[in-house]
Amino acid sequence: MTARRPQRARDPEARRAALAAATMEVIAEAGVGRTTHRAVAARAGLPLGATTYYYPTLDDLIAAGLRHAVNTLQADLDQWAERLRAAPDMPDELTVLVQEYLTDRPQVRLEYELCVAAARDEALRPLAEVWMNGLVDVLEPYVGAAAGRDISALLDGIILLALVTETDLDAPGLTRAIRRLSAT
Amino acid sequence: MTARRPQRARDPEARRAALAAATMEVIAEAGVGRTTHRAVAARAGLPLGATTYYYPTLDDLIAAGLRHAVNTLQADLDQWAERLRAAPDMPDELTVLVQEYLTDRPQVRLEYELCVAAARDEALRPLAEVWMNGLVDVLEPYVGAAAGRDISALLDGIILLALVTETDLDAPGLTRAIRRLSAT
DNA sequence: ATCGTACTTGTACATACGTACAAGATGATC
DNA sequence: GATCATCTTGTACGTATGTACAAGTACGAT
Repeated sequence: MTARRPQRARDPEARRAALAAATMEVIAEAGVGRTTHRAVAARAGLPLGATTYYYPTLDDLIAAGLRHAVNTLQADLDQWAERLRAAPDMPDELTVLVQEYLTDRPQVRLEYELCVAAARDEALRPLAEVWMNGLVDVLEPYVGAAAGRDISALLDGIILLALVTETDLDAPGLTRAIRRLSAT
Repeated sequence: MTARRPQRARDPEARRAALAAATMEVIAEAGVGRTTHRAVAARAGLPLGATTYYYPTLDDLIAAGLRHAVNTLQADLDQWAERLRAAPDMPDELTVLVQEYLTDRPQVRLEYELCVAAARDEALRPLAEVWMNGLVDVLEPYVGAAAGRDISALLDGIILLALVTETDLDAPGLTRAIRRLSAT
């Protein structure tokens, strides 16, 4: 074969990461089912062959993308924890955090894309569980494990509703609901 | 062309419906993104050409499948309304209904598949809204519109959690959470 | 009985896909 | 500077896909 184009500087780890990040973006835009090697390669600005070199199969590539997404979400959650710690009132602050989270629609879609993928593919389940339990862990110090799970579920449902209907969030209503579920 | 196989009896409306139902099943199993004409045709026991005759494009076919799914869900919701009407205690009965709903995992996946698809494709949004508002309408007579929306969101979140973690539902906990959100 | 429209079916075709792989380039080690 | 494992890249190949369409068939209108 004739490799005409000059080769770029070598940086395997950066490539692995770039591919995972690009995969995450493609999943967010097109969905897991429409994620392809070629779309990821184009998004990452890398040749097709790079995808199969670092991730032998498409499933590997998608798993890497979802893992990358969970890491991103985990970082977000750490910020949530810190914001809540500093806030005078938990339900108020949590409502604001949800409002801000809803700003980035592709990111939000990714969350549910991950869940649906995990519901279908057992291998992805641990990944989705990390994400689903993350918020519960953040809330647990404030309201205990059971109420934490309830509030976490409420938020997932409210966020899904906002995602689908594209209506604005009813912030006071959400704050009130969080308060009700927080009762000890 | 030579149409060797004897043609079957004509029944256009039945075919349209069979294709929509088959599409719904394929979506539930494989996801919107992996739904193909050929998979649907095979599932329906019809030749490939039938799919494009009744639904010119793949998007049309998928939209028909999701519409069929919403109709099914709507029928379920009507049963929910009736069961709740006959029950002595709403939160108790609602918990039981959720437990029963979780029995059919593919059906549950379909719900979220619809939501994610609607989040991505504006044309599907009205369809998803019918579904998302459906439960709110059922609950509204009992607790009002605002609490109805909260409880509906809670259930969506709880169901998603059960779908992903595949753990059993904490029935008493769910009943308690519903009661808390029902406060007038 | 015939005719014409609506339906049925098999097949064709261009494209996109996952994956394999050969040929070159790089850079650490000696 | 020669060696060699590792990385890079373009291209190839078999398969699956969406869609088009021609040939054939049923059936109501006439």
